[in-house]
Amino acid sequence: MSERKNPYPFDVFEPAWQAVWDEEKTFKVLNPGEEGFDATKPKCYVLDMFPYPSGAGLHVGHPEGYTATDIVSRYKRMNGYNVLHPMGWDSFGLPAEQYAIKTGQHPSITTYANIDTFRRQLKMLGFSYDWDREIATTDPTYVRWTQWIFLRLYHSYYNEELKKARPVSELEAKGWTREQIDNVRLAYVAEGMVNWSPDMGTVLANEEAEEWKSKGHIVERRKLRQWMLRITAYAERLIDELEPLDWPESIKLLQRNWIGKSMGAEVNFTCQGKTITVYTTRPDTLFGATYMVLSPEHELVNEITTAEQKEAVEAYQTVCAAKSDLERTESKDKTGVFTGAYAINPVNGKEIPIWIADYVLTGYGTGAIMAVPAHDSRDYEFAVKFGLPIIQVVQPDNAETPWQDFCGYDGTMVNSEHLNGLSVPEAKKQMTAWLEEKGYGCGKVNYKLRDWLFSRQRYWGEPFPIVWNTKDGNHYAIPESELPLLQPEMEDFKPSGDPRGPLVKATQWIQYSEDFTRETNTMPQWAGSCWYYLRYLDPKNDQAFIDPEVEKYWMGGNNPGGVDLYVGGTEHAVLHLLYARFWHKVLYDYGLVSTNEPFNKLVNQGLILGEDSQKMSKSRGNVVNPDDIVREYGADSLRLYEMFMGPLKEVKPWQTKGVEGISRFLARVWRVAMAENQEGEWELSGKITAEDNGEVTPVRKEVHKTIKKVTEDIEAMSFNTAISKMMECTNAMTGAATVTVSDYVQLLHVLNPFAPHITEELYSILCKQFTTLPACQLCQQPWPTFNPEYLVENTKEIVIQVNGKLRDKITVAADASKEEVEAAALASARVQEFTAGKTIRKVIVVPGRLVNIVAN
RNA sequence: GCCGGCUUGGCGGAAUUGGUAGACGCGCUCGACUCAAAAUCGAGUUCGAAAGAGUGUGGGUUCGAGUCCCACAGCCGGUACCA
Repeated sequence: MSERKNPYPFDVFEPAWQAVWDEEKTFKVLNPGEEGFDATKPKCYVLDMFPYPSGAGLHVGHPEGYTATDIVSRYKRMNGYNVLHPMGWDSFGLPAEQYAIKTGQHPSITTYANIDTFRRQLKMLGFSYDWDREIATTDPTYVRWTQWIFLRLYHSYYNEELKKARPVSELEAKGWTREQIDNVRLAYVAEGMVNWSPDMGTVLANEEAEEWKSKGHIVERRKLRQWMLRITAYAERLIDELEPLDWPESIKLLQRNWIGKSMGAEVNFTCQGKTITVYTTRPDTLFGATYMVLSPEHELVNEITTAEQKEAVEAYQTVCAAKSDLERTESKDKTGVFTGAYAINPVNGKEIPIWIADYVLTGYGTGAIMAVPAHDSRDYEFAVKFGLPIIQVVQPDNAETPWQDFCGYDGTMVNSEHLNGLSVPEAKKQMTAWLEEKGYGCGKVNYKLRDWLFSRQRYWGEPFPIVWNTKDGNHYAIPESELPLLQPEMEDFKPSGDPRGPLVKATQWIQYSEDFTRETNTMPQWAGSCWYYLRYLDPKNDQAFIDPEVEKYWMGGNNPGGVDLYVGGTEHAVLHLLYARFWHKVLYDYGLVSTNEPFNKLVNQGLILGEDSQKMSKSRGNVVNPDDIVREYGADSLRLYEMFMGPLKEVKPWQTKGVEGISRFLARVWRVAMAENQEGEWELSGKITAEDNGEVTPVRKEVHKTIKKVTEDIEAMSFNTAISKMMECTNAMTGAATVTVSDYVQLLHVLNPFAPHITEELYSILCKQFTTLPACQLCQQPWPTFNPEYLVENTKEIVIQVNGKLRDKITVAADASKEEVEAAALASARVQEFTAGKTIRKVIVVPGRLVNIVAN
């Protein structure tokens, strides 16, 4: 390393201020009911997506969002808000468990060691968290309430009329059977086809399956009993209640697409006296249905298949069953087999052949479709391949568009008896009504969203607070008094290949009582992150998951309610942000939280790329370590640089040279007040003066412009432009012979949320010499206001264009009339040069800005 | 394929939302200080010798377009037969 002397002594004062904030609990915020709580202040809840404490430590992506929220938090505090700004750890997870398996160490040891590293690193950056509210999802005191919420789900069903969760005890009272109730619980057990890896001993999400297979693991399709959460019950609310939120439109769209609402109809076809119901979004095209397709797993396939086709159908079913969802969609080449059976189309009594094909999915709609090859691309492709008939029923309105494979809505019905001549949307409406009237079907809304597979075969997760009765085979909740239910201490938590997961090996733990054994699955990592933002409100409460009064203050009451600002990456756009909304709504239905949505405002920070504009990764060797940057340039420089790189939301590449530039800027701020003496020690330079005759100097004007700009930019979260304004202000001070202490302190003040250490240090040094300054920290003083009078200019520069091209600039009095400005513009020598020999057709005067002279 | 987003100097990015394109920073050039270098300070820096041209490309609206409209291209992200 070079022997470069630090441009200012951040290595000394940064840790010193962090120690002060720690010891004095400068950023601790009180709850209602606590002594000293100021109820007159408005609240502001500023939340970060809490990190998974990986072994690699913090990367530069973390401080990006965290600095943004820290600036907002500090700014809001200075503006008189009670600011809740907490931090915690999403500490369950597979990497810790795999590391544990490899090293033989218990996952809690590595997890808590990693947390210590993360905490150290975050404190090193001077974030103003209230560390007394720190939580970890793996803490028994946290697990207890995660399991408690799970039991809420378990004991609930979704009441379709009230459109909210209600306790299943209501149904018991109505005489529902145990089986009926189990079929409607929000947390339920179901047999389903899942991706199972025998050598890893766990189920895998569809997204994970291919990845692990390519690493040499075995992944097979297997029917397993799994815990599911009935998120589909909330599909409608998850779409509707998304609308008013202050979220990026792109994220809302992502969620909307994921939930995938579509409006259509179910239509009953008959086949050998049996009813086969299909789902379609295009009931208008029923007259164009020329065949039917069932998914290979459809329950009626075996019943209707004819003897001649039996062999072919079964062979096809076998092939499909072996494929994962991913493999099934890998090739869009259509495959399928004729069942030999025919269905009767209710609209015209015509017989159409029934096929099975894997392009029809079991899990969506009814698992059966009517195929309208003329107006559906997939059906069209299939019909062409297997030589099935194609009947036109829609004529596109645009005459140039061929009707074959026309799937649009801008068309007119043909060959459709009573629908002929109608527009597509109108025909859709009329056909749905007709089906309902005749009892052939009904209008139906469908969602792509599937229920949430909630169990994992892992050790390092929350165990389900559930036991199984060995006699009746039913599941039962354990009493709340037994929470938290922790994993047993185990020497060997390696996967065994048993689909019940590693906990089966804890034979004593499993045996709950003579007739009851414990559920051995654990919850996914998402469970803890579904409600952590609520636990921060009241993290030490051992009576309730939150005190209702506390919840009301932080989440409800004040407009608009919920978390006021939530910042994190786009990678959680659908999973975490959907799951958390779902849990929140269940809690809301029970009156346990005050708002139906948890996060009122969401902002996604953009990814930071490596210096090579590629995604940072170990294999590329372009990873930047925050520890190195802090050592070399200081925490303030890292914070400021990450905010200066570009707009928070954009993807942007890292440039270490840019950090140097920021470091130079902070050094210039330092040297406005400080100079080195002969011994090489820093001391006040004498440039800062107490003398202040009230004159509005250029520096003072600049300071007030800066206050205005920084205030507006923080509100708009446009931190990069705020910083460039503060640079201009600093440059003005550097160029001035003297700077009054009040002007300088105001600059320090607006810079404080961005670079808290250097500003507090300079302020505390100034306080010793200028004893009239308030003796408390800058971060505890009110945000400065600008004086509008200082911003008024008495002259203005006016741009003069001839035919839209810049030709001259003139300076006029700020209050000059339109006529005066026009006259001055026409008098310009440059204008006369460019209009010579031409006729002036028009003169446009934009007050205070420009004059455009049109001449030819 | 479908759905989003982005495209401005050598680089990261500004531009009061239709009104001086290139703020601020990096880099580079020159100068001051120094025996010298680093650091620091100061000047310059879109291209072009100039006329002029210029915000991915081509068209349009307008007195005036980076900004609005139409068409296209490239890159990034999401999604994947959802009937």
